[in-house]
Amino acid sequence: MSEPGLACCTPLTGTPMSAEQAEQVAPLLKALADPVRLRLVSLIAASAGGEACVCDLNDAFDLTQATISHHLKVLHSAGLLDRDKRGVWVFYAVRPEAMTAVATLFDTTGRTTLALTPA
Amino acid sequence: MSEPGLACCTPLTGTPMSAEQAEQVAPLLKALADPVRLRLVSLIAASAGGEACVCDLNDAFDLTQATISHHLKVLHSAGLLDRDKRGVWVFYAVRPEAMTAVATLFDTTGRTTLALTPA
DNA sequence: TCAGGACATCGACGGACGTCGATGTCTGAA
DNA sequence: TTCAGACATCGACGTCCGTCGATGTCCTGA
Repeated sequence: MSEPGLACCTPLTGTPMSAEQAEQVAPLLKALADPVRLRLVSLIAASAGGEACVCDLNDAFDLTQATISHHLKVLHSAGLLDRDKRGVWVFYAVRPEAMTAVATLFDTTGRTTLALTPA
Repeated sequence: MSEPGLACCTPLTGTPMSAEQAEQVAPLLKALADPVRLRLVSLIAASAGGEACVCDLNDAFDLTQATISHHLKVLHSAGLLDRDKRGVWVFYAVRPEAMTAVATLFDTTGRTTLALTPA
């Protein structure tokens, strides 16, 4: 929840993943491994300007505001979303580096190593 | 555990994801969202011939054989691994379609839709 | 036919997770 | 200063998950 960001990710294929590396990557995938959070990320990414207001996100689900707030916190803590408070409203945006990092995991061609800094 | 395979996946970015689509994709990511399973997939993918014997996988972890067997079952049930019994030994192999399907999720350029059939 | 090894399954336990209602905190307007 | 709205946090509840020891199933060689 407050750990410093570490190097991530090399492709899953190719060379065997170290235990430490797996421990770093798993939380990223765990944050995405929920239908609601998957839709939240998708909704935010597809919104105008690549960001969305929490008030709009709340309306898109049949869930409590507390629950949506919780899911956004999980995504933000994992380093997948940026948070920007403007007056009364809070806007969340997808962090492109985060998406690229995860994409690199499943890339079968490239060998890039990326850095991801949560929160 | 025994559901028929359904269409998966369109990129997370671009158009908002439907609830049904999210419910189908989440189990895939949930299966990968564990350090041990991440290493298992990586180990198998990096093995000669793209497959590995359970006996060798057991030795790579400080975990019970029952636990490794459980994780392999989770990955197999999600459609990520193929299972092949040869005599006394069981070999698991990564399903390329599965990896491609997940990769497509985080692809920011392509618009491909792939099908993934579990078990 | 029998013994041993490879792997799966079962049942149980502790901890983590998703959801909720209630409450707290901050901001802008009256 | 006060109030209403937007969002976060808290505490609680039921469920799911990772791990284990014990046991079951299947195959092979003697």
